[in-house]
Amino acid sequence: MNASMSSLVSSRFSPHMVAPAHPGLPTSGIPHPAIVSPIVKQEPAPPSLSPAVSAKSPVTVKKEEEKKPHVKKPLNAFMLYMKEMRAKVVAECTLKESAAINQILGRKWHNLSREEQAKYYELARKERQLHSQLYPTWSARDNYGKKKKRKREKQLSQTQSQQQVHEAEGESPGAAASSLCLPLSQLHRLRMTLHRVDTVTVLGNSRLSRAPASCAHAGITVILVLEMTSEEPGKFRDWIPALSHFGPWELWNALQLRLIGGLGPEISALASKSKKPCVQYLPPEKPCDSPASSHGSMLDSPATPSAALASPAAPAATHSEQAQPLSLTTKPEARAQLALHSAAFLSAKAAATSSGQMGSQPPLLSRPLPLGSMPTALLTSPPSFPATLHAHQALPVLQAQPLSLVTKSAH
DNA sequence: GAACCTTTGAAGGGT
DNA sequence: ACCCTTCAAAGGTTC
Repeated sequence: MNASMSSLVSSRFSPHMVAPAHPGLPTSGIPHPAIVSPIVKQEPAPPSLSPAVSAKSPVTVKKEEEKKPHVKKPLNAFMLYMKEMRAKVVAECTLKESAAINQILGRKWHNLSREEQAKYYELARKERQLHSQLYPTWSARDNYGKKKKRKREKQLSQTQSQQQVHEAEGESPGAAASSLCLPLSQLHRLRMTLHRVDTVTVLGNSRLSRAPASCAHAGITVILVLEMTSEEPGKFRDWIPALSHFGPWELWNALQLRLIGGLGPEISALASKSKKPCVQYLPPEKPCDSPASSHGSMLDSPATPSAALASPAAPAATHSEQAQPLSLTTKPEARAQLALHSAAFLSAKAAATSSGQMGSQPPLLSRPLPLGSMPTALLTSPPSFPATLHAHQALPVLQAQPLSLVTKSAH
């Protein structure tokens, strides 16, 4: 264990921590850092515990429970790794938002060799060991409900709609949706425009609005999932011209239109179904990552076009709910809408081109793609697609993730 | 000022 | 055994 890793453990024993929760525990004078949480308010311990503890009402007991020092979970290997590497990544990437940093750290973690990871697993094992010695009666369950409160209503409703989709699986209400990739720097303006158009539902926009402008400088892109019901076919076209307000080639360079499914509720659930949200802080190519390790990480650059089109997080996915290959409906009406989509887009692009707003040519995959020139990979099932899918079955859009095709925006 | 976002891993409960 | 949920850290952002 090197010096920095040793300090990882010792740094967790900060002097401001309160005394150990258990008087009988080793009193080295260095309380375990897991005792106090900045989130859970800590009341100073009462001057003296009442001898009539057993006579307390349930309410009082509950209050005293809340006053107990909050013993945190011991850090796992990845948390220890993050703790050590965060500052380094922040310095390298000039990013500060932890959500973005953590994505980078997640990739770096996967790029670590087994030996490198083993160091942190061992460190985490010692952490757990020490933790269990200090708090033998502690259970991870003790902290349940102490950190987070209820999920926000919006997320709850999304979960509910997800459940409804599960229940209604197999039905085809009929709607179309598309996804966009665009520089984060355009997000706020895009949102404003979409709100004006008032024909598009932006799914997961709370995440979108979090996107820091600094991400744009690193070529980081974001995917918007847009939903529109088939009851408004005329309005479906409106939001594409609306995007022409943006003008600069940077937007067109990054803009991608994607039909991700033809089933309305399924699309609605798409954004809420997966833990992987619509926003990708990282482009497929790591902007500020260390060189890929030599052990053949799955994070290596994709070799095939279809692989190159995969969501950036997909190769590294370790959870089944993480990014999945794009699903495209074969429903004729949806194709027609995509055609409308593309035509309007190309029209707007042509206008921008003629007005001299376009800059240098973008990479091939960053160009807007009309339907006729869609890469085959986008119109066919990727290799990892369920092989047992039949025509009568519901399209597997619930497992689909919008693609992030844009690699770098010119900044 | 709480909650969210984002990552992986550990733990606990439910089936 | 498997799946799901929660929580550990971090700090900018949102509500």
